[in-house]
Amino acid sequence: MDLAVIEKAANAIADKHRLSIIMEVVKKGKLICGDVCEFTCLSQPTVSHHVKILVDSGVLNSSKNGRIVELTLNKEMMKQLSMFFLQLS
Amino acid sequence: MDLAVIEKAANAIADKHRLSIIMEVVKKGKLICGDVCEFTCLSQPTVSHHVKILVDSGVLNSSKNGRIVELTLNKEMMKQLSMFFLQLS
DNA sequence: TCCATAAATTTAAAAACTTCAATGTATTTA
DNA sequence: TAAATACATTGAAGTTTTTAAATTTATGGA
Repeated sequence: MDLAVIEKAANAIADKHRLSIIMEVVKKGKLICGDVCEFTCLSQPTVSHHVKILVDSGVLNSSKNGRIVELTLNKEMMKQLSMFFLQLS
Repeated sequence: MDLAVIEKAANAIADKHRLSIIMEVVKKGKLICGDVCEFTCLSQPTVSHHVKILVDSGVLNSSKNGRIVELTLNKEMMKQLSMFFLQLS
Protein backbone atom coordinates (compact mmCIF):
# COMPACT_ATOMS: atom_id res chain seq x y z
CA MET A 1 0.00 0.00 0.00
CA ASP A 2 1.37 3.36 -1.05
CA LEU A 3 1.57 5.70 1.91
CA ALA A 4 1.36 8.77 -0.32
CA VAL A 5 -2.09 7.62 -1.40
CA ILE A 6 -3.16 7.21 2.22
CA GLU A 7 -1.74 10.60 3.14
CA LYS A 8 -3.53 12.35 0.30
CA ALA A 9 -6.84 10.62 0.99
CA ALA A 10 -6.55 11.38 4.70
CA ASN A 11 -5.89 15.01 3.87
CA ALA A 12 -8.99 15.14 1.67
CA ILE A 13 -11.09 13.67 4.47
CA ALA A 14 -9.56 15.83 7.20
CA ASP A 15 -11.84 18.80 6.70
CA LYS A 16 -15.31 19.42 8.10
CA HIS A 17 -16.79 20.58 4.82
CA ARG A 18 -15.16 17.92 2.68
CA LEU A 19 -16.23 15.19 5.08
CA SER A 20 -19.79 16.47 4.90
CA ILE A 21 -19.61 16.45 1.10
CA ILE A 22 -18.48 12.81 1.26
CA MET A 23 -21.34 11.87 3.59
CA GLU A 24 -23.86 13.63 1.39
CA VAL A 25 -22.57 11.75 -1.66
CA VAL A 26 -22.93 8.52 0.32
CA LYS A 27 -26.46 9.46 1.34
CA LYS A 28 -27.65 10.56 -2.10
CA GLY A 29 -25.56 8.25 -4.27
CA LYS A 30 -24.45 11.16 -6.41
CA LEU A 31 -24.30 14.93 -6.32
CA ILE A 32 -23.64 17.80 -8.67
CA CYS A 33 -21.44 20.71 -7.62
CA GLY A 34 -24.43 23.03 -7.41
CA ASP A 35 -26.00 20.77 -4.78
CA VAL A 36 -22.84 21.09 -2.72
CA CYS A 37 -23.01 24.88 -2.79
CA GLU A 38 -26.54 24.68 -1.41
CA PHE A 39 -26.14 22.32 1.51
CA THR A 40 -22.72 23.57 2.60
CA CYS A 41 -23.55 27.27 2.26
CA LEU A 42 -20.12 27.78 0.71
CA SER A 43 -19.46 29.91 -2.35
CA GLN A 44 -19.14 28.25 -5.73
CA PRO A 45 -15.36 28.83 -5.98
CA THR A 46 -14.84 27.40 -2.51
CA VAL A 47 -16.87 24.32 -3.39
CA SER A 48 -14.92 23.96 -6.62
CA HIS A 49 -11.71 24.04 -4.56
CA HIS A 50 -12.88 21.38 -2.11
CA VAL A 51 -14.29 19.16 -4.85
CA LYS A 52 -10.97 19.35 -6.66
CA ILE A 53 -9.13 18.11 -3.56
CA LEU A 54 -11.62 15.28 -3.11
CA VAL A 55 -11.37 14.21 -6.75
CA ASP A 56 -7.59 14.64 -7.04
CA SER A 57 -7.10 12.49 -3.95
CA GLY A 58 -9.22 9.72 -5.42
CA VAL A 59 -11.87 9.89 -2.72
CA LEU A 60 -14.57 11.02 -5.13
CA ASN A 61 -15.11 10.23 -8.80
CA SER A 62 -16.32 12.95 -11.12
CA SER A 63 -17.87 12.71 -14.54
CA LYS A 64 -18.91 15.57 -16.72
CA ASN A 65 -22.31 15.50 -18.43
CA GLY A 66 -22.39 18.61 -20.58
CA ARG A 67 -21.72 21.43 -18.15
CA ILE A 68 -22.76 19.42 -15.12
CA VAL A 69 -20.19 17.56 -12.99
CA GLU A 70 -21.49 14.48 -11.23
CA LEU A 71 -19.74 13.35 -8.08
CA THR A 72 -19.81 9.80 -6.76
CA LEU A 73 -17.91 7.95 -4.08
CA ASN A 74 -14.82 6.01 -5.14
CA LYS A 75 -15.64 2.77 -3.35
CA GLU A 76 -12.36 1.24 -4.44
CA MET A 77 -10.55 3.92 -2.42
CA MET A 78 -12.82 3.27 0.56
CA LYS A 79 -11.91 -0.41 0.30
CA GLN A 80 -8.21 0.42 0.19
CA LEU A 81 -8.50 2.67 3.23
CA SER A 82 -10.49 0.06 5.11
CA MET A 83 -7.87 -2.59 4.36
CA PHE A 84 -5.02 -0.29 5.35
CA PHE A 85 -6.50 0.38 8.78
CA LEU A 86 -7.54 -3.24 9.19
CA GLN A 87 -3.95 -4.30 8.73
CA LEU A 88 -2.92 -1.88 11.47
CA SER A 89 -5.57 -3.12 13.90
CA MET B 1 -19.67 6.75 14.22
CA ASP B 2 -18.78 10.27 15.21
CA LEU B 3 -17.55 12.21 12.20
CA ALA B 4 -15.54 14.59 14.37
CA VAL B 5 -13.46 11.62 15.52
CA ILE B 6 -12.87 10.56 11.91
CA GLU B 7 -11.98 14.12 10.91
CA LYS B 8 -9.47 14.48 13.75
CA ALA B 9 -7.87 11.10 13.11
CA ALA B 10 -7.67 11.81 9.37
CA ASN B 11 -6.01 15.12 10.14
CA ALA B 12 -3.44 13.39 12.34
CA ILE B 13 -2.68 10.90 9.59
CA ALA B 14 -2.62 13.49 6.80
CA ASP B 15 0.99 14.50 7.23
CA LYS B 16 4.12 12.89 5.83
CA HIS B 17 6.04 13.01 9.10
CA ARG B 18 3.17 11.89 11.29
CA LEU B 19 2.35 9.02 8.95
CA SER B 20 5.97 7.90 9.11
CA ILE B 21 5.84 8.06 12.92
CA ILE B 22 2.76 5.83 12.83
CA MET B 23 4.44 3.32 10.53
CA GLU B 24 7.56 3.24 12.70
CA VAL B 25 5.41 2.58 15.78
CA VAL B 26 3.72 -0.25 13.87
CA LYS B 27 7.09 -1.65 12.84
CA LYS B 28 8.75 -1.42 16.27
CA GLY B 29 5.73 -1.98 18.49
CA LYS B 30 6.60 1.07 20.56
CA LEU B 31 8.75 4.17 20.37
CA ILE B 32 9.96 6.91 22.66
CA CYS B 33 9.93 10.53 21.53
CA GLY B 34 13.72 10.59 21.28
CA ASP B 35 13.60 7.79 18.71
CA VAL B 36 11.24 9.91 16.64
CA CYS B 37 13.65 12.84 16.61
CA GLU B 38 16.34 10.53 15.26
CA PHE B 39 14.56 8.82 12.41
CA THR B 40 12.56 11.84 11.29
CA CYS B 41 15.45 14.32 11.52
CA LEU B 42 13.05 16.81 13.05
CA SER B 43 13.82 18.96 16.07
CA GLN B 44 12.61 17.90 19.49
CA PRO B 45 9.94 20.63 19.74
CA THR B 46 8.63 19.74 16.29
CA VAL B 47 8.41 16.07 17.23
CA SER B 48 6.66 17.03 20.46
CA HIS B 49 4.14 18.98 18.40
CA HIS B 50 3.46 16.11 16.00
CA VAL B 51 3.27 13.55 18.79
CA LYS B 52 0.74 15.73 20.58
CA ILE B 53 -1.48 15.78 17.50
CA LEU B 54 -1.21 12.01 17.13
CA VAL B 55 -2.02 11.38 20.79
CA ASP B 56 -4.78 14.00 21.06
CA SER B 57 -6.49 12.53 18.00
CA GLY B 58 -6.46 9.06 19.55
CA VAL B 59 -4.25 7.56 16.86
CA LEU B 60 -1.41 6.86 19.26
CA ASN B 61 -1.39 6.00 22.94
CA SER B 62 1.24 7.47 25.20
CA SER B 63 2.38 6.42 28.65
CA LYS B 64 5.00 8.10 30.74
CA ASN B 65 7.70 6.03 32.43
CA GLY B 66 9.68 8.46 34.50
CA ARG B 67 10.80 11.12 32.05
CA ILE B 68 10.33 8.86 29.03
CA VAL B 69 7.14 8.87 26.97
CA GLU B 70 6.31 5.60 25.28
CA LEU B 71 4.18 5.67 22.16
CA THR B 72 2.09 2.78 20.92
CA LEU B 73 -0.58 2.41 18.27
CA ASN B 74 -4.20 2.73 19.35
CA LYS B 75 -5.52 -0.38 17.64
CA GLU B 76 -9.04 0.40 18.74
CA MET B 77 -8.90 3.58 16.66
CA MET B 78 -7.50 1.63 13.70
CA LYS B 79 -10.45 -0.74 14.03
CA GLN B 80 -12.90 2.16 14.10
CA LEU B 81 -11.34 3.72 11.02
CA SER B 82 -11.34 0.40 9.20
CA MET B 83 -15.02 -0.11 10.00
CA PHE B 84 -15.91 3.41 8.93
CA PHE B 85 -14.37 2.98 5.50
CA LEU B 86 -15.71 -0.54 5.18
CA GLN B 87 -19.22 0.80 5.64
CA LEU B 88 -18.61 3.28 2.84
CA SER B 89 -17.24 0.66 0.46
C1' DT C 1 22.00 19.11 46.08
C1' DC C 2 23.69 19.62 41.39
C1' DC C 3 23.90 18.15 36.83
C1' DA C 4 22.20 15.63 32.90
C1' DT C 5 18.40 13.96 30.29
C1' DA C 6 13.50 13.67 28.23
C1' DA C 7 9.88 16.04 26.94
C1' DA C 8 6.61 20.22 27.00
C1' DT C 9 5.87 25.06 26.25
C1' DT C 10 6.57 29.70 24.39
C1' DT C 11 7.46 32.56 20.69
C1' DA C 12 8.10 33.89 16.13
C1' DA C 13 8.75 33.23 11.16
C1' DA C 14 7.60 30.91 6.95
C1' DA C 15 4.60 28.04 4.37
C1' DA C 16 0.21 26.21 3.37
C1' DC C 17 -4.79 26.39 3.56
C1' DT C 18 -9.47 28.40 3.32
C1' DT C 19 -12.40 31.59 1.56
C1' DC C 20 -14.69 34.56 -1.76
C1' DA C 21 -15.09 38.35 -5.42
C1' DA C 22 -14.08 38.81 -9.98
C1' DT C 23 -13.36 36.73 -14.11
C1' DG C 24 -12.94 33.03 -17.59
C1' DT C 25 -14.54 28.84 -20.11
C1' DA C 26 -17.71 25.62 -21.90
C1' DT C 27 -22.27 24.27 -22.89
C1' DT C 28 -27.20 24.67 -23.28
C1' DT C 29 -31.14 27.13 -24.69
C1' DA C 30 -34.05 30.94 -26.37
C1' DT D 1 -26.16 34.36 -32.20
C1' DA D 2 -27.05 36.13 -27.49
C1' DA D 3 -28.13 35.08 -22.90
C1' DA D 4 -28.07 31.98 -19.20
C1' DT D 5 -26.11 28.23 -16.64
C1' DA D 6 -22.45 25.20 -14.44
C1' DC D 7 -18.13 25.03 -13.20
C1' DA D 8 -12.96 26.41 -13.18
C1' DT D 9 -9.36 29.74 -12.41
C1' DT D 10 -7.11 33.85 -10.58
C1' DG D 11 -5.84 36.83 -7.04
C1' DA D 12 -5.90 38.50 -2.48
C1' DA D 13 -7.00 38.52 2.56
C1' DG D 14 -7.24 36.09 6.75
C1' DT D 15 -6.29 31.92 9.25
C1' DT D 16 -3.94 27.81 10.42
C1' DT D 17 -0.04 24.81 10.33
C1' DT D 18 4.72 23.64 10.46
C1' DT D 19 9.08 24.44 12.16
C1' DA D 20 12.87 25.43 15.35
C1' DA D 21 15.46 28.38 18.90
C1' DA D 22 15.05 29.42 23.52
C1' DT D 23 13.21 28.28 27.67
C1' DT D 24 10.79 25.58 31.20
C1' DT D 25 9.39 21.47 33.70
C1' DA D 26 10.10 16.99 35.51
C1' DT D 27 12.82 13.10 36.59
C1' DG D 28 17.03 10.31 37.41
C1' DG D 29 21.67 9.81 38.83
C1' DA D 30 26.25 11.36 40.88
